[in-house]
Amino acid sequence: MKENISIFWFRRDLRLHDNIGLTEALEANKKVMLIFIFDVEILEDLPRNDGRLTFIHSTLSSMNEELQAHGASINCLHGKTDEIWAELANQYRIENIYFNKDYEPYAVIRDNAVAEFLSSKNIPTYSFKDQVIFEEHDILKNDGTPYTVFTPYKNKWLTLYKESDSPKELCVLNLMQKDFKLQKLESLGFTESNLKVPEFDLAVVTDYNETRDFPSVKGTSNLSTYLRFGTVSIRQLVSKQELGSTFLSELIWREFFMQIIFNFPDSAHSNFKRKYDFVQWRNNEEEFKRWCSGTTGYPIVDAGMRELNTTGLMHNRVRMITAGFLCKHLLIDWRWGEAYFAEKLMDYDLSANVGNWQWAAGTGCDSAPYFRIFNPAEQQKKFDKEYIYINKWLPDLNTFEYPTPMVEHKYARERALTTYKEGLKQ
DNA sequence: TGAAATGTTGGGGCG
DNA sequence: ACGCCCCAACATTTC
Repeated sequence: MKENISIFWFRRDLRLHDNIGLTEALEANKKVMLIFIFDVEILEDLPRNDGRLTFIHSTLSSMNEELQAHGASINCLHGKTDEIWAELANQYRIENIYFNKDYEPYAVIRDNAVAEFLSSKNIPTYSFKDQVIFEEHDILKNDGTPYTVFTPYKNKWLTLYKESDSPKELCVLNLMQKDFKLQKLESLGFTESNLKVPEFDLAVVTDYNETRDFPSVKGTSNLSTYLRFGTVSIRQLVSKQELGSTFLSELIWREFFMQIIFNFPDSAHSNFKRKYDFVQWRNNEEEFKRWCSGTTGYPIVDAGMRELNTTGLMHNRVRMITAGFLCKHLLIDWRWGEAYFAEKLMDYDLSANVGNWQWAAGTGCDSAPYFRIFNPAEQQKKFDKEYIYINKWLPDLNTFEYPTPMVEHKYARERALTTYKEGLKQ
């Protein structure tokens, strides 16, 4: 005799508070099983000691501790998503399935396939907007098409925004009573990472505009990883009164890029502006390695890359500098840099990473124009005058081991301008 | 969320 | 006192 249940599927919304889909599931169903899927198709591409998987794992573990008070737990499954769902549909009589929407191309395809399969079994799926204030087609131009320029998008966002209601209480009585054991990382083929995600800090957001560009100052919030995995609710965050307009703008950028990736999924791997398709990237492998390892001979670039390699994070100002250096000074395809950040960043989010890399390369929607080329020395003077950040990450700076600049700035600048111009002619 | 090149202005040195 | 030059400071244009 099969058990009658409904299911809530956790993905990038790893929290029990203010979780729209979870709340709905528990309100409408007598017995809700919570599941999470370790998707082998995603896992196989990750390093064996991946920091993000460790973060997910420990988050699931603390959620389970919280659920224990209600006699419940999350059923963590491991396999191919479609096979897992086929198995669940076999094992239980499933009444309804709930999850929160994910706007990345891979996720959209996966979720559509899951919904189609379940619908063939007469099981309804319900999906919810949870990880953004405005999604997909919530904010459109008057002609009904999506915005591709940030400022008008932001203005519309601000006019439409209304504070969310306080989150509803979870109907915990409707949780399925079962103690599913969370498998050890080792049994998933992984080991624990020593990368720790720094605690987030909302105290910085009031004078964010004044401090955010200085990588030696604690001027950024460290919220990105928590937003990425949904351990922080975007609604609760945005409703905080102390957010300055600059900080809020950054949260709107996040939603801007999410609607871009949803409405223009090809931009995950193609230039948003196709006229840049003919730019002849040099794509020199050796030079790429020097950029990755932080041995370009430009201190601010190298400090950034070493921060990334060491911590899995990099200060935002320095992300712009390192990305600009790869695209413009070395003329390496932004996709190479995007892929490297994807591998390393704890807070990696496809929409933001692609959007910002295309911004740096000049190929994106509303991007920096191709001729806007950062001068690493000028950036260092403006944002790390005292060499505090640089000295933190470059202990070899004043030794003979530190390399001389791999390419002269003025020469590289001219070369980039010529190469882009040539590409645009075609 | 740039930087370099070019243009303009005005104060001071100096014949 | 005047015109000329120099150049720093600022503004504008260009990439």
